Amino acid sequence: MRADALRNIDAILEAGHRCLAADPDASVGDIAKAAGVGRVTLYGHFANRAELVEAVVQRALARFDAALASVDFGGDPRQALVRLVEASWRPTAESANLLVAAERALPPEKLLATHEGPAKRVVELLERGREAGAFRTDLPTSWLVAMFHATVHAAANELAAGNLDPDAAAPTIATTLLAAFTPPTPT
Amino acid sequence: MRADALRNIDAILEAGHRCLAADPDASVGDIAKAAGVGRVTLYGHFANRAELVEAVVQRALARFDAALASVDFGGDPRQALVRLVEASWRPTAESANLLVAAERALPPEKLLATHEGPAKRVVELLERGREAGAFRTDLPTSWLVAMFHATVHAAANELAAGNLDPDAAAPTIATTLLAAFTPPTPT
DNA sequence: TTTAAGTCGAACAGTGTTGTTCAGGTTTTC
DNA sequence: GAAAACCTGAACAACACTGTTCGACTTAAA
Repeated sequence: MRADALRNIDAILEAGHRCLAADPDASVGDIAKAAGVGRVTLYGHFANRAELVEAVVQRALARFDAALASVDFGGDPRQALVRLVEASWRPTAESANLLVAAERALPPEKLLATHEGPAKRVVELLERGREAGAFRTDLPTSWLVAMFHATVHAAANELAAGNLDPDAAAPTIATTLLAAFTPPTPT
Repeated sequence: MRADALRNIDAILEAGHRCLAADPDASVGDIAKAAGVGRVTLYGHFANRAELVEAVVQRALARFDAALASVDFGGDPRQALVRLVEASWRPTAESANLLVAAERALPPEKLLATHEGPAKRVVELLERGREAGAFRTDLPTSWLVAMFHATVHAAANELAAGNLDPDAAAPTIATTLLAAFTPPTPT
């Protein structure tokens, strides 16, 4: 592999992230142009549009997972959840459309596979919190996980719509989730 | 207008709802075929794909709003919220993709306009609950509204993924939202 | 039963996308 | 400096979709 080629692949992935995040239907031509590269060159490195999307998503997910790896999820589960939110909301918001692109271009199996990394951390934290009595157990863990994602994405939407201040995002999400996850007090 | 034409328009709208709910990218040809009608006939009644989508969405929204009109939103705001959830979750789940189709085909202004009807009921209920001390006021109403929609949609996804029992949907959503909306107890 | 309204499929042009091929030019790399 | 790797734009076929036109046919309505 020539150094030239590696540089181009990197530029393509970078441009792919930008373009797909802006428009999940971005064409291969758009991405190539944004990368400052001919369309033919792009096809020389990625056989399909699908392969390209998959590579972009995997790269983004790997980076996200690396960022999460440096977060301390120990101690009080509720405070750990706050830290998880603080580390998650911005990358999620920035790559929301990328996920949409992946949903449309990738077969469900591959889609699930790429997600598993970061999703596992959420599951582990929630299960630990349930066992410690910090989070409710009257609803399935899968539902709490779904609510985590839904809430972060809702914040991303409100942010984009101008209804939510960037500074308020993390506290708002965390406050809401903690309230939703708190075990019900027996009446 | 001939009775024939009216019948066809109805069939087209019905088929449009079905097709778009199954696939937000359903083509005009697909919809015409599902309606048992030629493509030309469809274009005789709707100038654009956009006009067709808009008509389908408006019809769905009108029906939804009519369904909500027969629900009692008085009394305890918390119980009213439960009734709102019970009346909302199924139509929302069934037409989730329709909304996606609308987002892609309609200009933002028209999209917002169609939504206003049902959305207003949610806002009114939440504001009443806030004033009555039943719902939290430390987060903006717009955020609570966003959480309402996000939670219902999350349930729709979990339902489609087989992670949630249909019978459990309404209680799960209501329990989660009530917990999230409860005013924080001062520590 | 006549007439106007409506329908039908086939066919057409236009557009945008994907993925491929070609012939010639530029960079690495050794 | 020579060879291999790489890049390039232009052009091409294939496909799917939109929106329109045509001429012939069927149906509702008075």
